[in-house]
Amino acid sequence: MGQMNLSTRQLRAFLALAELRSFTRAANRCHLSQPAFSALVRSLEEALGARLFDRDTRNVELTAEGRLLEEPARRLVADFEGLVADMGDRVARRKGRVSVAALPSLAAGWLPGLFAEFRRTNPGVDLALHDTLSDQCLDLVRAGRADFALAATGPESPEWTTEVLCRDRFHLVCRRDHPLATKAALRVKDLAGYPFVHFSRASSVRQHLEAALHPQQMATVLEVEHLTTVMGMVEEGVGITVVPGLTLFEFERGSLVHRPFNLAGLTRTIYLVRRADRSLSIAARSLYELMIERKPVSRRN
Amino acid sequence: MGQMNLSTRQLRAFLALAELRSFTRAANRCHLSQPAFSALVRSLEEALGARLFDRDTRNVELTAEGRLLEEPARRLVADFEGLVADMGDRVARRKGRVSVAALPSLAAGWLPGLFAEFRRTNPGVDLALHDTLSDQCLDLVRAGRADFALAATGPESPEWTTEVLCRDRFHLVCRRDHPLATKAALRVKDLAGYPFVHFSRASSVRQHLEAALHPQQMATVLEVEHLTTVMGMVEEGVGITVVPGLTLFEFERGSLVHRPFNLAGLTRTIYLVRRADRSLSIAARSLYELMIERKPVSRRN
DNA sequence: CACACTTACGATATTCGTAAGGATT
DNA sequence: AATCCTTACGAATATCGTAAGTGTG
Repeated sequence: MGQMNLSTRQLRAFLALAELRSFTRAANRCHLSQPAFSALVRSLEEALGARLFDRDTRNVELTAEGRLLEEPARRLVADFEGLVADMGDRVARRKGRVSVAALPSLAAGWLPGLFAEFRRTNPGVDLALHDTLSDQCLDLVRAGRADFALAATGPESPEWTTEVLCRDRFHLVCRRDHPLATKAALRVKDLAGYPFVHFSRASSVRQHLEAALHPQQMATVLEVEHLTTVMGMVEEGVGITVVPGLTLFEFERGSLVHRPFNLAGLTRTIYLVRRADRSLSIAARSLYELMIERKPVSRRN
Repeated sequence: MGQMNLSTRQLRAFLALAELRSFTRAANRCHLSQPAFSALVRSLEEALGARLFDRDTRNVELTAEGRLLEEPARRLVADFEGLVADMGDRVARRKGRVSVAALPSLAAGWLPGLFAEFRRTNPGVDLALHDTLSDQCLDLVRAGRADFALAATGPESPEWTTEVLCRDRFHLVCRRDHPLATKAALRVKDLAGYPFVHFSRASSVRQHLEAALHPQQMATVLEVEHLTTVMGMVEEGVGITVVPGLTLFEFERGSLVHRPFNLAGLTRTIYLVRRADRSLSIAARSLYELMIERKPVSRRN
């Protein structure tokens, strides 16, 4: 008794008949032969245990119970259709939400153009971006607050599914009048002698750099958070710095020079990281795939 | 595309799987074999065009789209079940409403006991009673404000379906000390000489009486609306009166006498009248049938 | 290898459309 | 006679359960 099966077709048939008051016309609207339609209405009446229409050969009218059913049925069908339409919108990416957690270096340079392209293609999909360091990016994904992350660490764990997005070479940035700006063969150990403007200790750039320079140490004069701050400091000659290729857009000014390192250790890998136990939402997968398609290219010069 | 068919079984399967996170257990809950259940879930995913569960051999989890569907689906199924349950209540007469339009003479004497019996059997069904004269009874039914009427006229029209409920003989009512109280053969024309307390001109009693007496006229001293008033007047000796047998309960007191007329013309017929173009609601039919079963019996003495 | 979901497949039920039936105007 | 709903019935479709397949711990 409790396991009643009702279909939207039955309710739609009911509503069509209630409106048109004719089996023949209602059957047409439902794209059914008239006898099949008749059977469908009968099946609904039997399922509910109540006659819903008074019909003879000339007239079709709702019974008292039918009239009672009309409004709830209409609402129910509308809800159903709304639900299906909503899902259809998501599948068609006319609707949805993607939340990405990404390193600030990507967030500032590469992501804006990519987000813009995504928005042009999928104007109905909301985008959210958390620009924070790798570990916090992963925390956000783990907590379900971000769909996936762009991070500099590719955690090897059954918890995660990772994919390499690109590799990003480190570049020296200094004033045009700095000795290193013109030095023939640029090597890591050359950095040791000059005042250096660092990113925070947690940043991937700094960790790679210290590892490559070990056991030498750099002459750190400043430790800042923001890319723009670094740029200002270097431009004023406070020190030199090293940044990933993907952030070079910030340093394209006449007074500054940037030069790549060729050492393999001075390369970071950017990973796309997502939870292994969850698939991406349709919208998220769409953005994810666009990222792979539009991989950032680390500058060679 | 717009003609999507979804069934409650699909939604129930979805909800069971979302809750139990196991095809096997959810299939059990739905009383299906596990492969049949699997196919049911797949059919829903195909209908919506979106994968709703991430499943491998070990784990079953909702996808982002599945999580979005969960709450609306739960609500929708609950609404469905509410609707079916409500209809079931009406079919079982645990719920509903009947509105009857009846002549005051029936409303006061016969209906109370009948309504009481109906309420005992169907405590959930609301009852409404309009006690008014025949023509207004029919108006109420025509307007849909009453399900059927108990009237003294059986209109012959395709608009109405009528059924005889009972016949009701008229009785003379007078004081025990009145000459007519003991007169051997009681005839209609005997009424002409005595002061008479009448019902309103629209009442069925009066119409029958005047027709039977024609061309003689009665010595009307008063014209009142309510049965109780008539009783008081007659008891005080203001006049005599004639009432239908079904109202005699009001005149059962030591000081009064009532005597039936044997003339066929001094009989009224009580009809059950309902709209021909509408069936009765389940609750209304139930009361209607109870009325036929418990037909009032017009007193013979 | 045990467990859990999927695929394969034959049997059963349901649903369909065409055609005939019945009632009403 | 025309119209409209119902019934009848064979055909197409869907759904079921059993059994075999597949992947994972």
